[in-house]
Amino acid sequence: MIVEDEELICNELSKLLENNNYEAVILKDFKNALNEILEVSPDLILLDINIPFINGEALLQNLRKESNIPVIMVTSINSETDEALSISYGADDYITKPYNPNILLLRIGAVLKRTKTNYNTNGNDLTYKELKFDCQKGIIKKDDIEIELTKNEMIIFSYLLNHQNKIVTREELMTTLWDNSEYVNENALTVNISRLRNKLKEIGYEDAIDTRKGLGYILS
Amino acid sequence: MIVEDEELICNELSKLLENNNYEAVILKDFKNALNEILEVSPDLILLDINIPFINGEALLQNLRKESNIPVIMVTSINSETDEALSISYGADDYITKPYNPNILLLRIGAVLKRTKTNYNTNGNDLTYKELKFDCQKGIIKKDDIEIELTKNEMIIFSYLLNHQNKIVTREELMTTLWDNSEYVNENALTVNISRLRNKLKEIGYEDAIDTRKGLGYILS
DNA sequence: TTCTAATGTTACAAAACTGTAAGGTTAAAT
DNA sequence: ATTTAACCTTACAGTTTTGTAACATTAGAA
Repeated sequence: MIVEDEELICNELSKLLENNNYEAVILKDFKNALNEILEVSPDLILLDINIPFINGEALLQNLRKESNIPVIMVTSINSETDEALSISYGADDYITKPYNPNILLLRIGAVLKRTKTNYNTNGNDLTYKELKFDCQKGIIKKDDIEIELTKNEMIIFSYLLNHQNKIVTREELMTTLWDNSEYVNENALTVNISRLRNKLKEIGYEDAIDTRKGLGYILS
Repeated sequence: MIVEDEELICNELSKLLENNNYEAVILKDFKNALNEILEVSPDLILLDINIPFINGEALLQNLRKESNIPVIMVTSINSETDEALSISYGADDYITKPYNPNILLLRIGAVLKRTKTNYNTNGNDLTYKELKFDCQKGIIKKDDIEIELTKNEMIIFSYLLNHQNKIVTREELMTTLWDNSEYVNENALTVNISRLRNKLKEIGYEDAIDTRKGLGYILS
């Protein structure tokens, strides 16, 4: 979605975008911008700071209260103040006019790429060496093999993947799995680790989770 | 982690960072950069493109094969080529020397903020109105109430949350849940939706998932 | 080398999860 | 108003998940 008042730029932009397989929508009613944005729910917004009737930064700030739609701020002047404000208010990137079309496309691609994990359908993959872990569905993929993890296994493996090359204590894992439930047997974790290791073994990663006796586990 | 050869800048940077409650590490051995980075496993890297012995862009490219550690590229010249390359190779942001310290700090903050969901311990929360959903553990939180979801319910709810205000077809959900397994009863989805709705009802969100007959469901 | 706390393995039963079927309800088109 | 396909609810049983306990193994200190 393009939020911009200069018609010439709007047209240029939407042509550029559509030539590159994006679907472009131009916001017309600036007075009702927030509602329109939320209604359309675009995948990304190109937001000019200087639009009539409304302050671009304030709009961004209000939008952020309700949505994480990625926003690239566009501004005419290369003022550092604007840049600082936009980033702290939640813009995902920032570009100054006049822009190089290729750079703009790259930045759009980059923003979409890095936000899609939170925002989009797929792309919830964590990686470890040659394998991918869809932490939404709990499926480990290697080549054409898929292994399903149980909920406990998912939690442990996600945690380890998010702390690769760092020692993770047993206590950390227990807290992550069961919060403060006192009644849980210490050994329950050991058993769950064991079960996860068995599944990793099926795809040749039997040594992925290393025990550091007295310290914890490490994925390295 | 600071990857930069000019000692003066290194010192300035690490002072700036430490004054702002970051822990700064300076990379010394450029020849072994990739290994050192992976070993230290910093939360963010400030990477100068022009460092001795190794090409900054190539380093980034190699790093990206093994890790998603956030990288802010630093460059002396304001060349668009560099910018374009860095973004497409996977830099999370880009800044040119000489930089304004405040801007740098803001950019660091912004990058950490937007990457932490994928990368960090916590922050796996999706939100919907007054409730939070820890999509790693599958727990819905509202006020002090917590509701545990089963794996199927997690998958459905995550999907809906990631497509708020958009109609999600039954087919989309079925594919997300069971891929192409032909044997699954159409009704299985309906039952799972029903079960999820019952749990949402417990915290007063009985109308959260709306049916659009013939089209699908919508979380709005 | 010996000892011991830390960690691992296995089997089992209770609990939770999940697809199915059978029958009920609803909304939209005619 | 009637019809009907789309969707919902409930109960049930097969399956999976999970904590426990009992015993086995191991790494590192002494």
